[in-house]
Amino acid sequence: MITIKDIAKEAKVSEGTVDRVIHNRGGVSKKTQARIEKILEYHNFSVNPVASALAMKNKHFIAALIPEHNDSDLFWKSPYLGILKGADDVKSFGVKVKNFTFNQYDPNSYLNTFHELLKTKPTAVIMVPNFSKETKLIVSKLESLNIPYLFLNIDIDGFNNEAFVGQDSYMAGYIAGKLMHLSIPKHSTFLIIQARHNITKNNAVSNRIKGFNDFFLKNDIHSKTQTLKIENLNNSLETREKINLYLKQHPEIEGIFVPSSRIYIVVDCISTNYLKNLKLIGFDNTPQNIECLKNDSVSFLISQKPFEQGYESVRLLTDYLKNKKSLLNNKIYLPIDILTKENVDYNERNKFVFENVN
Amino acid sequence: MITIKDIAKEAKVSEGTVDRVIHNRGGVSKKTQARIEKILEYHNFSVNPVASALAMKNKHFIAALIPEHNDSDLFWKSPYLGILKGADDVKSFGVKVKNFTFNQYDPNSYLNTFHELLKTKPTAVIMVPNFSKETKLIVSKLESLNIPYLFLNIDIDGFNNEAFVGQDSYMAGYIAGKLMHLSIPKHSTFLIIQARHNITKNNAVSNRIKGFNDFFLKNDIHSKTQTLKIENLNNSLETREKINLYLKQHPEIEGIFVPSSRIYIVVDCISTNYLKNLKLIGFDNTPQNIECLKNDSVSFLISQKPFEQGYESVRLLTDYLKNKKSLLNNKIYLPIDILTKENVDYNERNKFVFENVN
DNA sequence: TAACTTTTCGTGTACGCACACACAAATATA
DNA sequence: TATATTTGTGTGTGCGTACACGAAAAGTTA
Repeated sequence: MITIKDIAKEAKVSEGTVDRVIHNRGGVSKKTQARIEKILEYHNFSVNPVASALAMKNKHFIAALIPEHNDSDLFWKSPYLGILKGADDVKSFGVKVKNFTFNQYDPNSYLNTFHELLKTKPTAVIMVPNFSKETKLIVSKLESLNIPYLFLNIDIDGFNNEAFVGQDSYMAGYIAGKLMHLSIPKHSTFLIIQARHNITKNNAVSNRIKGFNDFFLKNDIHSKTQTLKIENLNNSLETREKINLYLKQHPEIEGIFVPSSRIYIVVDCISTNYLKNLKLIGFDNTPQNIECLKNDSVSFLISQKPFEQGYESVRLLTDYLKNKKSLLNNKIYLPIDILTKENVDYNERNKFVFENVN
Repeated sequence: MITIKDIAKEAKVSEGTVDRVIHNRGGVSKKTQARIEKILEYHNFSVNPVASALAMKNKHFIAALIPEHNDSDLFWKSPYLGILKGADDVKSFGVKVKNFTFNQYDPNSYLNTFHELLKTKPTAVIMVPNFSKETKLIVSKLESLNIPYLFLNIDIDGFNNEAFVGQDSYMAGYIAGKLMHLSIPKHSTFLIIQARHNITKNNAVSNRIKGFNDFFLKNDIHSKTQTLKIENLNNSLETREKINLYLKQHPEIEGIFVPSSRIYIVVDCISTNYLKNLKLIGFDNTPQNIECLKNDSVSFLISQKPFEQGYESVRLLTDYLKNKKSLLNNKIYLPIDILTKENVDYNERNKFVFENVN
């Protein structure tokens, strides 16, 4: 590895001079500067981030503001672990990372956790903009403090976030449509089960639905979709009754699309005699959903790669902080993974390994 | 932040002694050790990973022995790029990586390139064990020199390789079977097109075929498969004639499975009027294959994630070299990606971004 | 033009912190 | 007393950062 010392020797100047050229700190004649730059370029030099970090004494600190996870909502465990892995990878570059979690159904928790986060004086923030009104407050605070921020998983427009890391929801829904059609090739009727609280809040869900429907439209397939909205999609008697009643009244339905991570609840609520004649497609590789995939109650899951979302966010922001230049690509769309019973274990490996190590 | 120097001062010993206690390197009396440990615990000390990384910069050198890529065989470009990216990531830890490429059809090239590689005195080797007889020679040489080695992409047993990084070929074939069945749900006949030279050499291909057939067997689906062996699966008049003749003589065939990365050749050789009534499934996200996916001549591709194979290998070996302990998991199976027209671009992003930067 | 000041340009090096080796001192064994 | 063995010390190294300071060039004044 080529070092500043090497460059200095080659340019017949001291290390300090090279350093000043690298960091545009001035005090170098144009002639020497040009000479040094040429040598730097020739050797494709880049500073050793480890040594740099040591000399600079850790000045970077990334704080992450994400929903908390628990047994009933394991989705957010993956970004959390991904962030941890990212943290592990970048700690040698002098970047510290800390997670702050909030209750995803409580705007106050979101704000309060943010204020706690702010006390730790982060140099950059990874956040899941879960509530739009509160996000405005948070963002304006961050901007007034000149703290760059990045959106994770939820993409909302109209902000100066450095980047968005997540999935193209529309295309993911489109692919779900394709898989549904593949599972039931003849013209048929499908049911989309949507939680009420998602309708206003979660843009991803409506984009997925749009993509799902568009698949049939654009490919001129005369399958129909119906939508069932459920106030609160939890594992309750009410949900159970609503779904089964709907299926009873609509025997034409052959497939169900759940554009959220709650498909395991739907599976649990549908009576066995209905379930065995239905094809189900849903989102997200949570343990419960994977269980459904493995016992054949769900045909496909589309993964948002939540672990990778967390990991990439940390890596990306680290890069941004070190190089002090904007990210070229504002929207970082991760792959749209198609999970089946057969490949799901291989896709989980990464996360699994990391979870065990820690 | 508390440092080793601080601990040393408090324990009235030198920094070196503290360091030896921290790393259990011995040569410290029980009494002093206990005293130092108590102080470490009291201050909840942990080493500064930045300084540690800088100091540990012991010159490791990983050499990779992989097939060369060119316009007619782009498959090996991805592992190559993955290795480059890995190299970039680990270079600040004092690990150098260099690629050595050989002609994948020429055992002599394999051996000769290896000898060239050996001259550079690597501390570890990533290799694609393309020929079994020559691999034995190479491996015995490496073992006599105490150089650890890892197999990339091709898995052969009976060696003391530190790990294998690649895909579970059997399961990948099994999934191909599933996708084929999904594309053509009724009982049908499928053709497997196999290159002759693969039959002896490439175990992956036969495992894929086994998996493919097993899908139908295990799920009690009465679809049939036939196999067409072609001496040299290149884009020749001979190949063209053979395939089309076969299809003419076997009009019952509705799907074609190509268990290698050569599906684009098959597509090119099949007459349009046959092609439009066939479903094709193949392996590997090479540019030509992706083109086929996008223009609808191929329904699915299964990716081996070759870029990740290269990247992971480097990361893994680096970890191994730094921590001087065996890898826990001998077989590192990467995810089995199902690629369609719709998601392929998202899956390529990673590689694409890296390719452009360099 | 000599004598001086200011600016420009460049040098040298201490520092951040852990690591590991060479070596010294202390203690034990023969 | 001479020789091993154990225990502990001192220091160079990795590499970039930034500051103090020296040298040379340019500018100013009498």
